[in-house]
Amino acid sequence: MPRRPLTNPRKYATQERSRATVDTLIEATARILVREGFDKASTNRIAEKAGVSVGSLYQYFPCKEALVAAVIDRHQQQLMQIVRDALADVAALPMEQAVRRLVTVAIEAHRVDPKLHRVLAEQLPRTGRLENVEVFNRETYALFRAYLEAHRDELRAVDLDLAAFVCVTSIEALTHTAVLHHPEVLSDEAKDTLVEEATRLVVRYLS
Amino acid sequence: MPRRPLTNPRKYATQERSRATVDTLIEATARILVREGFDKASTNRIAEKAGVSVGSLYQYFPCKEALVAAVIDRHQQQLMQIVRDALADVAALPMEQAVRRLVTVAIEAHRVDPKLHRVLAEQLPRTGRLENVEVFNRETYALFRAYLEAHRDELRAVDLDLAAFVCVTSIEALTHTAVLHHPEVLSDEAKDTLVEEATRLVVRYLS
DNA sequence: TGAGAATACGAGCGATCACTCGCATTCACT
DNA sequence: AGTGAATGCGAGTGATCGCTCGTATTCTCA
Repeated sequence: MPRRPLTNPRKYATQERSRATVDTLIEATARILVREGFDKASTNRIAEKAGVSVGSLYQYFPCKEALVAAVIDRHQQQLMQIVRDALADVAALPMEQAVRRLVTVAIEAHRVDPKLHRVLAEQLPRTGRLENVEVFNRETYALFRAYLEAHRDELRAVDLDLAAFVCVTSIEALTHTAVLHHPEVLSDEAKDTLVEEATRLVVRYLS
Repeated sequence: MPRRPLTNPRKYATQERSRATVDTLIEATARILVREGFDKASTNRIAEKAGVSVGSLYQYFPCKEALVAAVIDRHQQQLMQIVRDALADVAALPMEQAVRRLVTVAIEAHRVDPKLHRVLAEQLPRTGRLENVEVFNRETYALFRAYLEAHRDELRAVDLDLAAFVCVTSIEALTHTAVLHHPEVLSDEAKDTLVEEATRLVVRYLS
């Protein structure tokens, strides 16, 4: 069993100068991933693009993977916060309104930085950080399950875990696929139609 | 615009000896992908595992990508044939029975060679063969759309393209995620439950 | 202001990998 | 048996990449 390389910073940046270096490196990594692709994201290239030497890079990141992991974490945290906020906003709404809102938010979330999202989605497996997404998914299941539990009176009898899995997976797949692979479905009124269809899918399933 | 390396064989194998070599190489590639992962699938390793020299490998495959592409194509053709057969079988069935059967087939299809399927699904982006999957998807949309068209009397008024997109994407995501990431959902009676839930999702959406 | 800590530098090491090329072996056909 | 084509071989080439290490610069604080 090969030990996964640590992704914690090798050294914590204390001076402002070095904190700036760290940010610059993460930002450069994200930009290269988006504009040149995963294969071009070599440590030398990242350092060059960041205007930092490779040596300095390795002062703060123990290995290349740690850099990409930092980009992933930053993006994931952004998305997860959107999901948390949305489910909090929606907690008191009746099912149809709640689901419609959640579908809309899911589309918006995929649009935060779609190019980065796409690169990360496509290249995540080779980073060995897939379990992070699993954690993210589990939290989403749990949050949505909690909503369902609070609205049991609007539901048919159903295994809540399974229902949450079915709903979250479907919404995620529909919005993800639409945004990343079928942008034509998202031209304003077409977007509204998609939202309505996804809402219908989930609401009629649950009731 | 970088020219994509050709993936056609550099030379067509005519003698039986060489056809066997080609098969052995493809098979070895698949086995290494499954058992050792994408990163270990170097041309030297593939040749070694196949008991063939690197030189011979390059007689028949112009580049490494062509080898992986051959594995992908073989797997895709298998799956696509299952989908075609299923939709033909189901053409005359009423909606609920048809959808239930299709969901079941989708699960079976993901189970043909789940480990290979997973590696390919995860590593496909880096092979630059993503459009192949797009072609596969488009055919699936079209086939399902044709079913819907033939059963319009069982449907509400709806944009058939959109409905096909919603149904196919949902079924694919549910079965894919269940098989690859939540195998616990697939223990016989749990599998039946999943099939029923997915069927309900799609049927109630369409009617 | 001086000393030590923190930060930054970048040439270069060692390893890996895709792929080539000159030569050896085996086949098809006469 | 003989010949040319087809097939097979594998050491070697050049390029890339992740990462180190000895050194130079800048910061902190007494």
